[in-house]
Amino acid sequence: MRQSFAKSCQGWCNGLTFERLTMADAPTRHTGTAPTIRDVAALAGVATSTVSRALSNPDRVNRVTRERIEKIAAELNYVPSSQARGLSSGRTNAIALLVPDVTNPFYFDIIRGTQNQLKAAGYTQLLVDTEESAEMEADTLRKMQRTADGFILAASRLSDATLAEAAANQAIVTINRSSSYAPTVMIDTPGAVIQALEHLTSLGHSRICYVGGPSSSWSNAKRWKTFDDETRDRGLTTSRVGPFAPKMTSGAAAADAAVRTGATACIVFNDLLAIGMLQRLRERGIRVPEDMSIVGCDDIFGADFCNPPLTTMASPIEQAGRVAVSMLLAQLGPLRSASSRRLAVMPTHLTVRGSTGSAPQQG
Amino acid sequence: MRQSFAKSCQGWCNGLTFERLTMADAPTRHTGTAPTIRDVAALAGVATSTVSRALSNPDRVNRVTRERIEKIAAELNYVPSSQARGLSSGRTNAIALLVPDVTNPFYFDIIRGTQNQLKAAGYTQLLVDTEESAEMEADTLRKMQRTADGFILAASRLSDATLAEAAANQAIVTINRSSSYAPTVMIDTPGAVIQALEHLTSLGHSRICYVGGPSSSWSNAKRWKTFDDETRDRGLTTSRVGPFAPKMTSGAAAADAAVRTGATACIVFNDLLAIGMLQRLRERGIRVPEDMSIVGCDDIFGADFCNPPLTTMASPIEQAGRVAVSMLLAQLGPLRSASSRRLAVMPTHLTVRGSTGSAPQQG
DNA sequence: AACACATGCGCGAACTCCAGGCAAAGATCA
DNA sequence: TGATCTTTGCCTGGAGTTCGCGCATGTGTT
Repeated sequence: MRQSFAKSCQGWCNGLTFERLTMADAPTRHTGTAPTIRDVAALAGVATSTVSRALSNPDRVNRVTRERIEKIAAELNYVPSSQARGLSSGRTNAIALLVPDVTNPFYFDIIRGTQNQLKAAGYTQLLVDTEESAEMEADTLRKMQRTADGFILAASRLSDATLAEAAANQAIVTINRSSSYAPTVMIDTPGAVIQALEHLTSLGHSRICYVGGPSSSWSNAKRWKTFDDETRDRGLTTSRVGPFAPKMTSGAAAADAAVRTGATACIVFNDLLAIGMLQRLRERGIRVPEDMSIVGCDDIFGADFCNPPLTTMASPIEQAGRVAVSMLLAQLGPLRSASSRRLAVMPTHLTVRGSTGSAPQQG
Repeated sequence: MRQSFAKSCQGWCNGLTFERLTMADAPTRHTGTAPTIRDVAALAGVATSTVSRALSNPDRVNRVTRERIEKIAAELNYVPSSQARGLSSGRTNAIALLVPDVTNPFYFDIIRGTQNQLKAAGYTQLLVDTEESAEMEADTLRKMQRTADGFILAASRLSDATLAEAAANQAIVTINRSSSYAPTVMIDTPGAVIQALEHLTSLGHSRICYVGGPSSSWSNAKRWKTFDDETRDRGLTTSRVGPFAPKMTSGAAAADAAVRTGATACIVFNDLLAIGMLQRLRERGIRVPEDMSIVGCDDIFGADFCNPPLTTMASPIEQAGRVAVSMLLAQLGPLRSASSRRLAVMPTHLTVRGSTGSAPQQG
């Protein structure tokens, strides 16, 4: 073995000694922090490349050598720097999740879903709040193009053109934002709206109001369209109020506007807004569901314990996050998405709770 | 971009669509198009080092050259790879936030706070769920030692020894986990518990139960100790039940246990558990607050609109997250924490809502 | 038994991208 | 014209991966 050429040097890791070839002194700092691949290689008496392969491509290294290297690496607590690894491989093992508003519980569920799935796949999640701004979203996408291997855009505010451009340059999956440019996870809102309408009409409601969310929201447009299409043939009196910001505080304005339309039931853009409305209605002495029925959307945390509990179009949000991750990773995989899905539709169902009831008798 | 991408994109419909890559360069490394500093340098007719300086150290480069470089960089959409930058600087510009459970709304607020503050400082947030496991927490800390510049541990489950060791090697700030090894942001639970006790006794309650959270939780221990100390001198009949997992589903068991103690009021480890208890008590026909008063802790999302709205020890959780970030960044700064704060205590106040009321008259 | 060929293993160099030190070249001033 | 700046280029370091290649066996053939 070549170790006979080596001379023993002063160990710098917990009193261990190691062999070093008679070369110019490599500038290995012994700061006690973060051992590098070189440290491992020196201790194991092999080249750095061998260490690299032993750890990342084990079957291309002799078993004894590999085990020795693994042992030493473990002793040193060696962790390959993902920074340096990413340099040559071009990958970061991180994916970014862009949400319009970390404040919104809807996105919490998505965060949770992606987080779980990414961790399972050994990826790191980079969480970014784009503050409901398309510009900020595009900006983040640009700035992080090298930082993340891929992006999940939840409820993207991007224009079609911008999204197309972005998707051409990086791996992207959208959630609740249909697009022909990037794979998408859709939550089946149309189906849910239809269920909600059926529920309300079967309870005798004939004057129904759609309480709209932000105008830049794709899913809001979709929900309204379905609502509009489906009510046309049923002899219902419909109205629409909004747009309202998807926050609880907008609930007061939304409730007042909805009441003014004379409707006896509302289908509301999302649960946050709906819960805000419930509060306002109670303040005003309007009983739910006796005077007014409310249907929310998303089934967020809190929809089950608000007062009254909210009837809502429940969607498997967390699962949507997980599916988005799978689709993204498939895109990144070696098979290059030859057959990977472009669209996943998450099923939705109506969860009936206390906020909907029979239509009030006509005075 | 140069990609002729718009072709062969199926419209989306219900059902699944498949993508087929018809482009010549099958391995469309999305990053293959990402310009490097070399591209910019070549186009600008300067050396790469000049580009580097022009962008990160502008006053060391002639204005005309700099502007030319900036223009070209902008045209190319050039973004320096944080990977490579980190290599030489040793910094990643990323901070990891470790939370025991992303599911818990309490941490949502922390996530939100750190997210905002980090973004403002130009840092990326790496979110990790440690699943309430000390081992997993330590593991993450080790694995990410090179990935993040610093760590924020929310409600750390680490043992003192492990925490000490970790803090010796990396920049760490803890939230709600006192320690002499790392700077800490504390939420003033003792103060809150005292306020809650005063509130309850002033309402005539004399039999009060503490509903405990997980035994590994430092703040749970702290809350119980304060409760115990403070009730001793007041001639109150106290009891303790638990430990319970800090989840809504544990509320049922917690409620049943609390009722059995004969207490007329409960101080509950956190709001999640408290809200779960409210549900159970209603199921059992026990009225809140007429038969039983409930005080939660944290004032999470939902505490204001549950039924009845929850009286709770409100803490500025989001602000705690922000402060943690500031403390961490101070630690990372050039001054090396010589004078940076080791402890921040966030004030707390009792927010009285509908879940507390006068003690029931003795039968 | 000797030789040719095949295989496995590990080395070293080249590469990734950026920052920064040093030095050279050009510009300005005395 | 020499001295002092100012600008800019060259080169190296930093941590890891990848690839070509040589060395040392191992196998098969005559």
